[in-house]
Amino acid sequence: MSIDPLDLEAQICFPLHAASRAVTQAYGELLSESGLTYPQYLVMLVLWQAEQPLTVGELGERLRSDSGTLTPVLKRLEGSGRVARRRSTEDERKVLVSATPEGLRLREELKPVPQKLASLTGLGPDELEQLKGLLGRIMESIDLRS
Amino acid sequence: MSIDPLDLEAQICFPLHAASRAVTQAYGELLSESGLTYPQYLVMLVLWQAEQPLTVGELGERLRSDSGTLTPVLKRLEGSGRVARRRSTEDERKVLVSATPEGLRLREELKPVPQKLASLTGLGPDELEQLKGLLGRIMESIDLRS
DNA sequence: CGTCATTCAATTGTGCACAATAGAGTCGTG
DNA sequence: CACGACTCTATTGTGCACAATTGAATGACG
Repeated sequence: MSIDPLDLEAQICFPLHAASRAVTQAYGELLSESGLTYPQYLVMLVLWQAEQPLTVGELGERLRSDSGTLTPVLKRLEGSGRVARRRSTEDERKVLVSATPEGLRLREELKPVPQKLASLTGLGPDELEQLKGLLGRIMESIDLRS
Repeated sequence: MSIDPLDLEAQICFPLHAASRAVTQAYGELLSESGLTYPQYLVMLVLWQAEQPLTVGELGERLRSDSGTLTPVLKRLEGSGRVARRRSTEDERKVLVSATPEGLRLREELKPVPQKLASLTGLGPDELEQLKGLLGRIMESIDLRS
């Protein structure tokens, strides 16, 4: 009696999908007070680390996301005053995105988020590293295919 | 010199989110010929295993999804002839969902999908089990919080 | 029997993912 | 300079996720 390979749990798809949604939701609760959504938080993480304004393309590269997804997210962040967008003067195709002072202030406010979430997962540091390693290998393997 | 806890990769959020999207996309390519999207495939997986028609609530329980997400997915599956929906006669609040013959035929057509995807991840069986284990523990831990 | 809380699915509204396309701007080549 | 290929962002359209609300149906209780 072998396991049905079409079983919902037998494939990697469902656990990965469900866990991702659950974690997104958990972040959402931690972020709700700041008014950020989870994908908006990811954008801010990148901007907080950047020394200079980034183009939409550079943001997309780091977040593995394209302009069709990023543009509306950036517009909402601009609307809530967390981000500034301006056309590059030297190449007017490019749009430079940077955190506003209000956006930078959020960085302090949200400092405890990573630790809170790590504890919510119920996994230890070693296990989190192991998980990140496995996910990273999947990303690599799928990327190679193209 | 410690790692910045706000680094994009240092938190579990981004690797999990990105890997989930990448795997969803990979399934999408494997499923494109059948005309199913990835969430529609998840619904079919559950229906293929069910001996009887399931209510929307039962589907949502297995897929950890609510009617706001499921109803439009089911309507599209109904529109493409893969699924039948009818009100229960004994409790008219319930909608019973079942696979049509065409929906059952897809099961045969899509049998090679799990194996193909497993190989796309580049992980061995042991590692996939390990990954599912870690993801399962996260789900449990987050569920307990409620 | 009538009332009321509960159970269900559907609907509404907001936001994200992504493919395809459009359209402005840039650059190399002749 | 003129032309064509390329780069880059924005837009459009489809589909999913999820919170909140609606409204019908059920069932328990007095």
